[in-house]
Amino acid sequence: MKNLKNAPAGEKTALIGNAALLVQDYPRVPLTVDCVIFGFEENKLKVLLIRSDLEVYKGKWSLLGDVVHENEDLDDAAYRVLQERTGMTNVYLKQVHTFSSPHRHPGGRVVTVAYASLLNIKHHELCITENELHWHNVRTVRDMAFDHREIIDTCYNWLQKSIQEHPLGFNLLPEKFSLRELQNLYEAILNVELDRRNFRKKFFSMDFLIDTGEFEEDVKHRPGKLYRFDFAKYEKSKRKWIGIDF
Amino acid sequence: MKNLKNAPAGEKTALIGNAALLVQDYPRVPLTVDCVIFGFEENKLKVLLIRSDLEVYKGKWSLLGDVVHENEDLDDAAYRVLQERTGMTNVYLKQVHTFSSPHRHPGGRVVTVAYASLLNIKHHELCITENELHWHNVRTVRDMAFDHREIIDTCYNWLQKSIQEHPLGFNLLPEKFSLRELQNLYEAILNVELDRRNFRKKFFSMDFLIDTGEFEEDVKHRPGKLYRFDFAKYEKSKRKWIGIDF
DNA sequence: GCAAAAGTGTTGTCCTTACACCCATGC
DNA sequence: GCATGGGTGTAAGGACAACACTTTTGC
Repeated sequence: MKNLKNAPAGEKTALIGNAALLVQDYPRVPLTVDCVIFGFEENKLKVLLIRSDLEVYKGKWSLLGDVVHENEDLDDAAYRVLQERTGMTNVYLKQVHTFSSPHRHPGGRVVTVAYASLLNIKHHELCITENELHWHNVRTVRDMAFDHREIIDTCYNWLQKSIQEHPLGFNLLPEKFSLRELQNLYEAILNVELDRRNFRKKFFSMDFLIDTGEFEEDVKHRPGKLYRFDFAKYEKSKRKWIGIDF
Repeated sequence: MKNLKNAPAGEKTALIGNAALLVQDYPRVPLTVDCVIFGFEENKLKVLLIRSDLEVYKGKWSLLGDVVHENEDLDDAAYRVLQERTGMTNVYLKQVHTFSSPHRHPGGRVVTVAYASLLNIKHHELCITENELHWHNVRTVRDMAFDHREIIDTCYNWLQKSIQEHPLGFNLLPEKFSLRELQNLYEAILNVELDRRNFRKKFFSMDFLIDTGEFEEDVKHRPGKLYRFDFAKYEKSKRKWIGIDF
């Protein structure tokens, strides 16, 4: 990066000795991370939001985010936000997109890096005292601060795509789950209805589900078997996809 | 974003009136964009690089990048770099990933947003006087400055995936191309060999290729037909993919 | 015994793969 | 006329979509 201003055309060997001096003159921008934390409950895909603490966004909902500290890696910053807000570590987290519209923040230029995170709602005790931290329906939540609706949409699109290519869904479910729960998850995220028999066939043929021998409890119908996902086996068997399709 | 420090637990309605004051106190980081400019020539996928102008990276190759200006959108910054470097506008450009390792730049913390760009080498006259601007073989180029090898790898992975799902390849070819050229492109990017007959069948069945009625010239064998890609038809017929596969 | 969801198999269609021969051109 | 790559068709196998009935449990 950074050759243009300091190396006019034709000047071939004007090497810059002191990189620190160079960087010192770079323009600087405030940088934040925002976490789009997805959860799944009552057969709905949810996203974790708080009330904005800005007067201009009074009453609006906001993603969980924070400034990036000095010399802090973005991934670390996102994990920190998650940890501070949910107390959870070992959570699935992925950088999705960086948003930089100059007027996206009312306080002036702020660039934000959006992370998507998937967690199992049941593992997470909300401390509701803080800024009305709540789960919201992903597709219907409105009244969002900043460009956070756009950020959620981008991350939701990312999720829809990724869940079809990678076994991400299991991060949203309890460790042991029934096939019905799994199918409900896919239907909620993809916003489609799937054939139960074909769905089962598909997952069984992948051969990554471990039969726990246990069954659902407290259901008022025939209980379904509970499975775990065999992450280890999946990791070993990853294959590279070749298939042109558009 | 940004609620943590200013809204201790339990304090519910401490709304911040002056957003600008808030942002003023945010830590700031130098922000750059780096463009991974892919081209295709001699049946090889190429990437456009210059010599680094930093003493510590003397002789190493570097991506084309620049600092992001005040109040400049990242996409705009990337287009600006492309325009300044190649003189080309209307080029395919896509944000891929943001790199933030604290020590990725020898001059101190610099966060960079990587963009992938695809362009037709034939449309582009290199001004070789500037920092030895050159096309390099994507898979074999070494001796890269900064973390630029990692950035290229990330963008190359992105390209391999995207070209199978979207008609990006045509941005790397002349407007009129033969099916052989198209297949060579796919083989070069995906690093596989494809069956010629099945490849043709696949593309013809998509029905996005327009027969120009013209033929290759200056080839020393039977000339192939030249086609154009029907972008308009493709845009109209975009379909949403549902298919779980991992 | 009834409601509600679990569990299971088959068939047709389409897509993908593998594969071999003739054709047009330059030299 | 020969070398080079262009152009085409078919058959087999695998994946996906559509579809109905029996089983188990709670009440």
